[in-house]
Amino acid sequence: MPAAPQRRALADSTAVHDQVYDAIRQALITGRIAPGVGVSLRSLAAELGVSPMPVRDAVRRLAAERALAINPANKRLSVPSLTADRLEQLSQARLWIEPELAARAARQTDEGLIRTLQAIDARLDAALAAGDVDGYMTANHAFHFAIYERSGADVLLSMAGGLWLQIGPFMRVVFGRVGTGSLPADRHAEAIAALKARDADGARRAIAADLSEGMDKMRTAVEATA
Amino acid sequence: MPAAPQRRALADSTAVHDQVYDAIRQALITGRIAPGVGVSLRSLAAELGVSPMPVRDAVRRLAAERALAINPANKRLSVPSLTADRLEQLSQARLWIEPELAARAARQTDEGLIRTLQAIDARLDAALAAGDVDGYMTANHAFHFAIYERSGADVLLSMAGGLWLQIGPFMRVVFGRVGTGSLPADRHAEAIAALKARDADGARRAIAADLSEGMDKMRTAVEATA
DNA sequence: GATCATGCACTGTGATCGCAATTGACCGCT
DNA sequence: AGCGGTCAATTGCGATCACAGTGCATGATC
Repeated sequence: MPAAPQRRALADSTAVHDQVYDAIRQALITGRIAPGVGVSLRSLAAELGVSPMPVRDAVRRLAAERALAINPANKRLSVPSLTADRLEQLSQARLWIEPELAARAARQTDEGLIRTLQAIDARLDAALAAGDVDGYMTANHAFHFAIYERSGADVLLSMAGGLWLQIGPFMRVVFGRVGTGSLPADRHAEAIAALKARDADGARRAIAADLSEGMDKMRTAVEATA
Repeated sequence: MPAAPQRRALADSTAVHDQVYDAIRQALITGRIAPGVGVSLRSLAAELGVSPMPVRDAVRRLAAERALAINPANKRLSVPSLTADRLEQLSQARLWIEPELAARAARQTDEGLIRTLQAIDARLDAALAAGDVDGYMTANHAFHFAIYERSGADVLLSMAGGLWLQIGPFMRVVFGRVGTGSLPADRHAEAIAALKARDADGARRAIAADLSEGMDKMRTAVEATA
């Protein structure tokens, strides 16, 4: 039993619980774990080839970030369900924090960031054309946070990270419904242009528009589900 | 050695790690643990009379909420230091989330909430008159969250909880400097009146004003410290 | 007497074990 | 054949132990 059959390739950080955290986080952001389903410490541990202990640590963190829900009675954990109310709160929070981060980033943009963003956007388009949902979501996440990290606002940045973690499952629902075909005419080019011009307000507006469109799609998808 | 080696009475919840979490959380919110000092799992465990294991769980949660900082090199943990930049980010986040929660609460206020708030405010004034800093901070926290919980917005509520956790140490610094005498002419009465009238915008403005005044005091205190 | 090296105490991390509670399925009874 | 009860497996929680890395302090050397 404790002898790990398959040791899944984890990100080469030093701490095991961090690797487990990243693994589950990625699975949630890209929506590989469906909402509502229950998971267990030991099953996750077996799947990742580690002992239950670092999984407990990772799950604790995720639960604190509300990316995983713990049934108060059972103490059993599951992926939070998707409700219109939750989505609405998350939208509101994102629409305030993320444009602010973009505006701050615009004030200290350099040529390296621009090139990075263009490279990510190219990968995004490629994944899009190939119908690669996971690739698209990963690239989209990378694009936004490449910008946000430039803001230097670590408190707000971590809040944004928590919000993406909670919104990941919603995104998967969207693409499960509409497919990768009718994806948002993303405002990424607009955002890159604003950053290049160090136009804080322009970056704010571009990101806000990008978010609004995406959230609207999620809203309709969720309402259709319910 | 920051705190007294007292075996603190823990709330009789069922889970030990939750009791530990609450204990540390209270210590942070009321500022009993000074910023910058290092804490250790085993020391906390000994202080609370439990094994290091549930402390680890509680600390993980608090670290995820950025209420405790983990040195990436040492893996050692400490209370985050107070910087003007951090305070500014926290202010901005609070000024958006908390008035919003108050506005939502106003739409579903009943007589019971009003009475509860008045009772808390009375305790707050009493603590104030007695120069009881801990009592004041506890009552102030209770006042705000009695309102926020009424909003029914659990996502935003938990974000506000995380923000208070991070701002707690700042508040202690303020009162350590200026004493309980020159405390804010709080807008609590104003907030209660707005809630009673189910005036969402009024509640929003009252809470925003209350926050702004408090945060300004913190800002000057922090700048004086630095 | 000052500086450097060595060792020890302490840190977080992870594994293993035992415990109590809940879940789910199987079996016997009516 | 339907239903109720019981047993076993699984769950999370907490404790204890072992381990590697860090930092401080003491002691030895120049």
